[in-house]
Amino acid sequence: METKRRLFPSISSLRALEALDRLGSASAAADELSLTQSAVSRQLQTLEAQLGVRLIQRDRKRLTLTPAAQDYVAEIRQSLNQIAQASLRLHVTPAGGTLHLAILPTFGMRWLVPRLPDFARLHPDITINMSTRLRPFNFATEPFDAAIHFGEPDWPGTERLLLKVERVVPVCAPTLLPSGPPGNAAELLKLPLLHIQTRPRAWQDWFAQQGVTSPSPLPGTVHDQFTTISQAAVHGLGVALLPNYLIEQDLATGRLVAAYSGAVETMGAYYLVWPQSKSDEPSLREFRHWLASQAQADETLPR
Amino acid sequence: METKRRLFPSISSLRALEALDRLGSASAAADELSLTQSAVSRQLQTLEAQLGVRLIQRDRKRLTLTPAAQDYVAEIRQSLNQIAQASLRLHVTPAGGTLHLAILPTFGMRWLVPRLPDFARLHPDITINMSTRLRPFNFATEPFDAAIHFGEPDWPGTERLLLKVERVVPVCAPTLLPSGPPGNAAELLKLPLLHIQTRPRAWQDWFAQQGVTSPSPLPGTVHDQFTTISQAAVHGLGVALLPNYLIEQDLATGRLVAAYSGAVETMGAYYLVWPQSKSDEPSLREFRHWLASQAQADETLPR
DNA sequence: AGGTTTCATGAGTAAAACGCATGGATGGAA
DNA sequence: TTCCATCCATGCGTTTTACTCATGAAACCT
Repeated sequence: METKRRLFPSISSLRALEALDRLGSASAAADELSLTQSAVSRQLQTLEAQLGVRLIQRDRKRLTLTPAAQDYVAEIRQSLNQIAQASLRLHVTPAGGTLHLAILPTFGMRWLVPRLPDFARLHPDITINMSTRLRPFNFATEPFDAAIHFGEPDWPGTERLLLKVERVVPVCAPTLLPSGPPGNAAELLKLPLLHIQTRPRAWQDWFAQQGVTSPSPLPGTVHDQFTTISQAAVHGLGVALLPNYLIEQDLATGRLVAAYSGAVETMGAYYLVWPQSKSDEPSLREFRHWLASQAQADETLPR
Repeated sequence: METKRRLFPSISSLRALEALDRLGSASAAADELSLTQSAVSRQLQTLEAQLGVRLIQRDRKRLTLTPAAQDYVAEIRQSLNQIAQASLRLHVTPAGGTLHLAILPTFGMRWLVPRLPDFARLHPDITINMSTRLRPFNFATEPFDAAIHFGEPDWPGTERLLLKVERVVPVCAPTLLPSGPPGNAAELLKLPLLHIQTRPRAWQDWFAQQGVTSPSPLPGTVHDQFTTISQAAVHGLGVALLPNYLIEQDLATGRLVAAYSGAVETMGAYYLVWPQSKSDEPSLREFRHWLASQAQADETLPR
């Protein structure tokens, strides 16, 4: 049992090591932990003595972790975070602590999820649970507090917040247009087109907006995911009509080029939608404010 | 900062709660931790006071965890194991090795994980990494040394070790059967039944085995998790057909009672499965021997 | 009824956590 | 080179925490 206790250092000593790893000095760690430098120094020594391993390299005025200690503290950090989160969750009140959010897979993964750590940092007491929903649903029968959705659905009893306008761009691999984009949109009808199942009329609407009469049905292949389509385009299998936020990188690297030099067309927008009955719930209000700031940051930064 | 410290209970108190959850009594927990019952009792109270939440239900001579505490201790157990493993690894010699194990979530958490500290104690040089896999996979393409699986899959090139036979028991809250279990299984048809999505025919198969003709579809509610169902049963929402290893504690504490006094039916078994090509690896061999002893201990101790 | 087991709690002791003060070493600016 | 600021280790003292022993009440079983 004495060996067993050796495996469980105190929370205080583990937190001291974790903070030292992040902040680089015992004094800074002490500040963060609201302790004195002396207490931190002692905890580090206590930890070394208990584990029987040298964890700290003492170099002049500096303390650094040994390589073994760096590996160790990476594990410990996870454990400490898990303990803190579990302890926090004990206090969750059903009214305010958890938001159940319905999301669209592509926009959710590409736009929302990369931004969520920022929300978690600002609001550590609010948990966001996400489930995929591809169509509008009845908020009265589905257990969701809000939804991210495309377009302006006729969704009674709800309010909404514009998140991002979607602009679609016809793009293809450079090899498919060796002479550059055609001056006439109708030229694209001579190339294979890539269609997405969920928006069967997207290309026809686009041609109509360019003043081009298109045959029906349009030639080309159909796929069920934007990611499939963008990869097919990159590999020269056709021209794709894709939302700008999905292709920024490929355009920047030249793997894709604009297939038409006319104006980029707006095809719709993404909204946060929520039932009016939940408008005043504190966590939903916080989430909306945060999302509004994210949406605003998107519009003001140069793209 | 005072609130911050509230998120980090002491290791001692967390270990006391974890042991109580597994062993069912403060005295047994004290034995395992080489402490007195008095110390365990105090740590549990200290933990409740620090977190500001009731964690223990004190019923006559018995201590049981509240539902919230059960969720909590599941997280804490992972953290404690991670800390112990990380601490062990500081002393590890490369010769010991690491085992990558694919597990089923419920059986892994309820049967295996609580036993792993024993393995860690006996083999401090062997690390067990666990990942969840719900279906058989190809050992040649997935980075696993072994897997725990349910049933007897036709899994070519592998050997296996029987770990535990799964017996299901119809159980419910005592209030649902004030006169005790019925003599005739068909009487259960008058009560609401709790079904699990993944085994839609479980109840029908069970009634057939009792020689009872059951209507189709059977009445009751459907849930997607065993834990949801066992809690619904505890709260008197119906009769559940649950694997014995999931309900031992609830049966021992009287929160659930057997809803039928006939023979317990076997519904399948859990196995350790591993590729023949890895049969002679020392760490896997040690793990198998240890698992075999655990499985044997399960079969010989009265339950 | 008697014996055993279980948990909570009073009281006391030992160990751990922490702060204050101090000293030595280091680093930077004048 | 001197002076000042910063950093860490350590002596010492205080407070807090962890733990044991003993006890009593309740329960459980024979």
